[in-house]
Amino acid sequence: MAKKAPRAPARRDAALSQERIVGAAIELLDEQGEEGLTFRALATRLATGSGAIYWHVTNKSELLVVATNAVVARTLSDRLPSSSPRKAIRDVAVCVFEIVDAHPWLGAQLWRAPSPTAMLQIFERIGRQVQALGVRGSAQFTSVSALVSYILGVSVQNAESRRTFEPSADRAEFLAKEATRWKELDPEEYSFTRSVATQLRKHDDRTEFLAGIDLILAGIGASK
Amino acid sequence: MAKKAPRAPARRDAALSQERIVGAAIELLDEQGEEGLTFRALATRLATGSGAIYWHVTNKSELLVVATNAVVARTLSDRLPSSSPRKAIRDVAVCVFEIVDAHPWLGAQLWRAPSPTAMLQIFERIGRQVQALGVRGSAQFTSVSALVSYILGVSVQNAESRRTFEPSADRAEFLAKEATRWKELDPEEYSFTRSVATQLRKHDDRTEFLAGIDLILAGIGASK
DNA sequence: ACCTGAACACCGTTCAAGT
DNA sequence: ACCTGAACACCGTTCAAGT
Repeated sequence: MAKKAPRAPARRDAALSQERIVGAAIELLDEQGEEGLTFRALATRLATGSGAIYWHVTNKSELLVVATNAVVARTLSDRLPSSSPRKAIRDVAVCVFEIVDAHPWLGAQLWRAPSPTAMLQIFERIGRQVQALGVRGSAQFTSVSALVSYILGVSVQNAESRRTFEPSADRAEFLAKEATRWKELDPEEYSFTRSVATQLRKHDDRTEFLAGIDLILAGIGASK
Repeated sequence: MAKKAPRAPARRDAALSQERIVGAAIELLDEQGEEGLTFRALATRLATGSGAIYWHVTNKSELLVVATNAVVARTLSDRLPSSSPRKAIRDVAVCVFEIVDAHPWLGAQLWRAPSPTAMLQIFERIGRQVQALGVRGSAQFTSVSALVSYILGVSVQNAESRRTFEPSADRAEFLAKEATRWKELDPEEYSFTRSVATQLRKHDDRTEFLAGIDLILAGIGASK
């Protein structure tokens, strides 16, 4: 369905390498989504044969894993230490949210990854800050797991809904339409959902996301 | 890869219907995972031609949506009211966790669904209990969103990791191996992750999951 | 060692032809 | 109205053949 932009095939000077392949794969993924990543399309963009790619990459699944790790590592690596643990956690959260928002195909990948380097990086970063908050013992593991699950869950969900509802369709318009749908639900069966339809229309994704983080942080504080 | 169990083709007595098709699709999905659901396999099981299915279902994507809604509705519908809102929330959470655990293919679907009936049902159920907790105003929307995101996030992640790591490979064994991997990480870069490796090995998924719910509930209570 | 591109075994989907 | 199954336009992956 996505129109395959003809885009001048890369000059075939440089030798093929996993790095170049992964780079081209990320471009394709960003431009056309997961279904745009095809060994044929990749070969065309790299001005080579589709079989050549297999010399540098085991298969498509591995290619996706490597691409995922590349994007996450690239973006997460240059985070500066923040003033407070609480602020640092919010920073990492927003950072993940934005990576997934900018590369919606990441969503589906983040869970997989036989050795999920990407997720481990997020886990470690959040973990240090939870330690800094003064959480002790087994509560550390629990708190970090909850935060990471929440962060990934919201990020993926956000990216997925953006992917399904047409390109950059007006967000406000989409929310208005969805809110209307909520208001028209059965009053008996969906009384709560109907009652918050207006909130749905007015809400800001990032604000809600951070409010959720604060809720968990408050819970962590309360159980300490 | 999954061996296609020959399984006697259904007697071709009953006429084809969306209901029968969806039923067979769910069976296929449960037995062989998402990649086992094929129009050819479906046609074989229903003892019909692959084209016939299109008379009752628009395409594969719609089939997955309908199957998802069917499973969620079926399981979520017969939940009894619980003694306290807090307990009711935990019940819904566990219920979702178990549905996704029993039907790992649900994970990928739950986010999508152009009109996500399945998610709305969960949203509504949690919403009522949050109201019952005495949360008021815009905090309702925020609290429910956070809970639902968390519940879905953990459930999907759990199902996905179970899917990736071979069938019913011994869970304890897998955790032990993963914990070892954590302990061997770079001491500088992954100090926190290393320090909780033992917890990873000993943790119970459901207990951790519920502990996370409690964390959010504590946060909701604290911000009230 | 690395690349080429035809070939193979699959898919989802369509559609003329049947009943 | 509903079903059949060959045909079409794709995939990922393999592999003999080239350099």
